[in-house]
This record gives sequence, structure tokens and C-alpha cells, in this order.
Amino acid sequence: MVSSKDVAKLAGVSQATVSRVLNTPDLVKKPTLEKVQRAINDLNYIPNAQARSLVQNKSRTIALLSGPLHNPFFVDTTTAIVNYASQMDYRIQVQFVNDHKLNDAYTIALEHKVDGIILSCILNDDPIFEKLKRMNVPFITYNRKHQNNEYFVEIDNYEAGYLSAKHMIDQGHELIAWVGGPQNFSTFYHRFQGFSQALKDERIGLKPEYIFNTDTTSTDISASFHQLMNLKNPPSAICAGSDSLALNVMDNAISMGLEVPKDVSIIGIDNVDLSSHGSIQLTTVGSISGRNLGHLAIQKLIDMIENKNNSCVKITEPVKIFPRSTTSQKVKQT
Amino acid sequence: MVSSKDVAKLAGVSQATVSRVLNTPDLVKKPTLEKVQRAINDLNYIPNAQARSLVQNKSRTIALLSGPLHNPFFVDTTTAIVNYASQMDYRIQVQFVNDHKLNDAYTIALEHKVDGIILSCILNDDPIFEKLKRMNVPFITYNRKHQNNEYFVEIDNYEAGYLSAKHMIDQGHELIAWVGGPQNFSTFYHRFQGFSQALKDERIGLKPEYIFNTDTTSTDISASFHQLMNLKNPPSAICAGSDSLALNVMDNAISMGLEVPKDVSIIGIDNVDLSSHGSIQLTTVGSISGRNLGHLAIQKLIDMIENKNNSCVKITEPVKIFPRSTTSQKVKQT
DNA sequence: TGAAGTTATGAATACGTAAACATTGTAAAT
DNA sequence: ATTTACAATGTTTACGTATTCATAACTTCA
Repeated sequence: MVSSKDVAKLAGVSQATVSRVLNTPDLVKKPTLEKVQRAINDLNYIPNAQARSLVQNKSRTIALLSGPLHNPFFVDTTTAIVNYASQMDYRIQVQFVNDHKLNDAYTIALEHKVDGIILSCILNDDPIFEKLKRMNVPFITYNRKHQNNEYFVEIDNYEAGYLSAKHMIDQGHELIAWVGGPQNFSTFYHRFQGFSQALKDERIGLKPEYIFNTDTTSTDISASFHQLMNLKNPPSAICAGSDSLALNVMDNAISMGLEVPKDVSIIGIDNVDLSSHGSIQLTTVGSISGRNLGHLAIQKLIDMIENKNNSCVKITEPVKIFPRSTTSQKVKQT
Repeated sequence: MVSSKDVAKLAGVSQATVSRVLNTPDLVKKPTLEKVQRAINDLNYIPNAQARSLVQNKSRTIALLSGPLHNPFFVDTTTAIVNYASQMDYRIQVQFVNDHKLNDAYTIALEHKVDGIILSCILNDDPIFEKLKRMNVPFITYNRKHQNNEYFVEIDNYEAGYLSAKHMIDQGHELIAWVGGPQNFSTFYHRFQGFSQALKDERIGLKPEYIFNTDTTSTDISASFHQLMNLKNPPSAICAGSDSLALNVMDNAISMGLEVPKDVSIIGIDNVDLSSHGSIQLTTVGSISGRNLGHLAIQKLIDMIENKNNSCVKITEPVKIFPRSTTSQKVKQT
């Protein structure tokens, strides 16, 4: 492979001068500059970023530990994160993380001496949180947060759950089910808390047979949905813990021959881009500002990296309902 | 940062022995092994992958130059690529590439001494193709291919276009429009060729006012669709150059108050995962085997990297129609 | 017992770059 | 003309690892 030494030899200068041509061209005289640049072109020289990282002790690389892209939330965030990073001249190393392989993912990131880590997949009480703090590598979580309440960007999950239930109640529904996810994810936990509180405030009972906290796999969602609809009093409305869950529930409803919202109203949370597609029109709860959580997070992370800014990031975006076509007024049964 | 030297000092051995413990533990005596491992744990030592790459001259990193994720095709392929690579212990560096920033993307990849490049975004006559060959870095294109007909994985695009038109004709449609993309993408070019040939074979005229090769932006698609539907004889069927385009067209149709397929039939190409969602049910053309192009491509690429396998990859997957709910029999106008 | 072979370890080097330090050249100021 | 300052370049070192080569310790077998 052609190195800066080869360039130096061809140009008749020292390797240091080649380095200067690349990094601080103002410090090098015009004739030498041109000589070196000519040599660079002639040899098709491409500097080795790895070697540079080694000596500079920074890689301009950020590890992204994302959830899977079949969840449209991560489609939006991944796009925002990769694009903003590219624009700021950072590389993104992605991994799609199943929760039980978290530790491998962190290790891989750390081995590669990334300048920072941006991650979604963290549990409330994840021991990795303390580990990352000790490692002294800048990191931030988006969407989910750790119980320590540090370095996160989220939406107001409690309020989102609350509004979601409230919306259904306002539409006249009384048989309202919850299809959520694991309670050791901060998102699902607080969303469910909000949901519960809304029912309580409106004096609607929280029936255990209406509550499903799935593992977010489509088989589990499917099973939950079928159990729900086979109750003797099936719900007329379903609050889903996320848009991804809501879309999955919709898919199940339709393939069961049910009409949404006529037979069952469905609402999600997150307001993912896909939810507004004409064929989907999912009613949902999302950030008022419309700002992408991934974008906010990567911005903050790069700021932390570059400005050694240690002020702890804690962002909670306020939310509102985005009414679309998957929820409707409950018609009284005759 | 703690290095293998620090570990060596603490364990009372040489740095070489630490390296051996990590890479060839069978060559080191049990007591020393344990001493070193204890030191590694005590110091929380994490090997530096960059330094390793430098000396070994391989990074176990692959650059992925993908199209944007708002195109659901790339959602499917990116998932497959990242996951397979992770499984094979390779890291993926993603970039989402706008076509006019191609060269930057390649340069960035090469600077990082990636072991290979997997890319979709190549033009028929892209000069980068020769450059990559000269660089001697393994690469493969998925979806699109270069006119050189080397190192690609694609579906049978011509046949896909042909079947797409044929399907509409079989349904009784005669006013069939095409909404495609740039003709210097191999995909759109061959799909359009197939489409044209089908019309010709069935003695249906190819009216220029029914042909739109967009730049794939939603504004252009929107404009094209409106032009189409404002013709005095608007088409009863639209063949879209890809599922992404088809979904975009559907979205436009619905927001114009049209019903699909009652008012207009729509068919895509690619059979992306999203197309089978209950609320969408997009009729489309896709690989018979159902194998993901990204998966095929990354498999081949890693094989090339590891086995120095120089046999040129040329894969064209056969296709078939996946009939769903966005196309229907043309009802004769009264 | 000792030579030959084998196993375990250490010492030295290379990878490609940036940066600290040293040296030379050149121009300005006296 | 001589000093002084600074601009331009070269020399050397460091980053953290894997690897080659050298050496020491230990077996084996006659």
C-alpha cells in the first residue's frame, strides 16, 4: 500500500512535510506544496485513517446501537443520525442489537475506540450504564433512558400514554385495551403508567385481561391480539405502546377481517414518518416540535465530544395527539 | 488509556505474551495465561482494534453505501447486511449516499481501509467502477449494476418490468402509465425496457404522455402523478418502477381522494417487506426465492474477502408477480 | 549424562501517521 | 554587515498491536 513515505520519497521531501501538506498546508511553501500534491496524485495516495486515529487518539467514528429497522421508529432515527454525523464528518458504525447481546455490542464499540456511543437499547437498570460512565467515553441514549436519569433524549412518555388513553375516552370508548412492551424499558414503563393514570382519572377500571405487555415480537403481539379479540367483551379501542406495535396490531386486525377503526380503534405513540402514509393514517402521539429524537441525540453527542462539554444532557420533548384515521367515535351498540 | 504494555507490566510478562494470550492462548502456559488474564480483568483492558488493523492490514470493517431508508427497499437490505456482517464478526460503516456525493463516500471508505465495499448507488457508466477495480479492494453492487456486468447481485429487472405490464394487461387495462426513475440506474432502465416490450408485444401503444421517469423525489413523483391524472384520458393502471415509487404514488392517489384499485390500479417492483402489510397490500414483482439482495451480496463479498475468491459474482434472481390488493380487473366504462 | 528437539517466553521491529523538537534558510531591522 | 526573528523543512519519537527472530527452559531418548 502506498504511504506518506512513498509520497515523500517521490516528491523529494520528508514524510513530515507530506503530513503538513495534508493537515496544515499554510505552513508549507507553494513550490513544495505543489510538488507534494503532484506526487500524491501520481501515486493515488490515500491517507490511512487508522494510523491517524492511533496517533491522535480519536477516530471520528461513533457507534450506533440501534433497535431493528423493522421498527419504523429506528428507520427515522437511523436516517437522522447517520446523515447528521456524515455532515459533521463523523463515521457511524451501526449495530442492530437484540437485547440479550448488548454486552458484545458495547465491547465491539469500545475495541474500535469510537469517540462516542449513541444507543437506544438500554434497560432501566442496565449495569452497562455505570460501565460506560467509568469508561469515560461520551454516550447518550435516545428514546429510552436509564433510571439514573442522565444523558438521554426522550419524549414525555408518561404524558404520551396519558394522552393516548384520554383520546380514546374522549371518543366515547370504555373498553380500552393496552398492548405494550417490556416494563424494564423506560418507554413502555412510563407510557403504561400514563395510560393507567388516565383510566383512573376518568374512573374507568383497569382490567388485567385488557393489559398485554408483549416482548414486541410479532408472534407475541399476534397472540395477544387474538386473546383480546376472543374475550367475551372484546375492547373497542386499543392503545399501543408504540407505532411499531400499533402497525403490527393493525396488520393482525385486518388479516382477521376486522375494519379499523369501525370494529376497533387503534392509536400508537411516536408519530413515525410511516404513520402518516395515506394507506395507514395511524392516529398517534408524538413530539410537538416534530424534532427527531435521533437527530437531537447525535447533535448533543457530537457537542459533548468536541467541546468536552460535560453538562449532562436531559431532554424530554413535550407531546401531543396527531389525530388521523385509525380512531373514531365509539358508536353505541344497540 | 490502558494498553497491552500496562497489562504486561502488571502481570510481569512481556507485551508479546499478552498478545499471545489474546490471539493464540494455546501457545502460552497455564499459569502465565491466568496471570495475564487476571491483569486484563483488573485493568479493564480492551485491545485497540485500530492498532491491530494497522499491523495486520485488515480492519474487519465493510463500508455500506446505501440509498436512503425512506425507501423501504433499503430498510430490508440494510437490515440483512448489517446483521449478517455482525454475525460474521465484521463491522459495517454506513453512509446514505445522495448520488452527487458518491465520490466523497468512496474516498471516506478507502481512507478507513475497509476490507470491502458493498454499494447500491452506482450508475450504469459510473467511472468509480474502474477506480474500485484499480484500487484492488473487493466490492459488490446490489440492486443496481454497472454496464461492465461484473460483481453484482440483482433481480431480473427486465422481466420484472415485463411482468408488471403484463399483469395490468391481463387485468384488462389498456391505459397503462409508467412512473419510473433515472435511466442511468440499471434497475429503472431495464425495468422500463421490459415494460415497453410487454406493451409492444400486446400491441398497446407506448404513449409518451404516459411515461414519467422521475428523479425519485416525492415532489417530482407528486407532480408526475398529478399530470397523469389530469390528462383527458387518465390511465386506469400505473406500473411503478419500484415499490418505493408505488407507495409514493399510492399516497398521492389517496390524498387526491382516489381509491386504489377502484379508481386506479398500482403495481410496484421489489416486493419489500412493507408491501405485504395489511393496510398496504401492494401488488408487486419480486424475487421468486424471496432471498434478500443485500444478504446475497454481503455473503458473496465476505467470501471474496476471506477466500481471495476472484471469480466474478454475477447473480440475477428470477422474479414473479405477488398479487395483492392494489390491482384489480378493469371494469368497462359505461 | 548430554545432545537434539520442543515449548514457552522475551526482545526487537514494523505498520502509517502526527507532532515535538531541531535545524536550516531567509528576510527584516539595526 | 550583523543580529534577530521567523518561516520552512527535516529528524525523531510515539501511538498499540502482531509478528519475526532470538533465547531460555524443559523433554525426550540414547
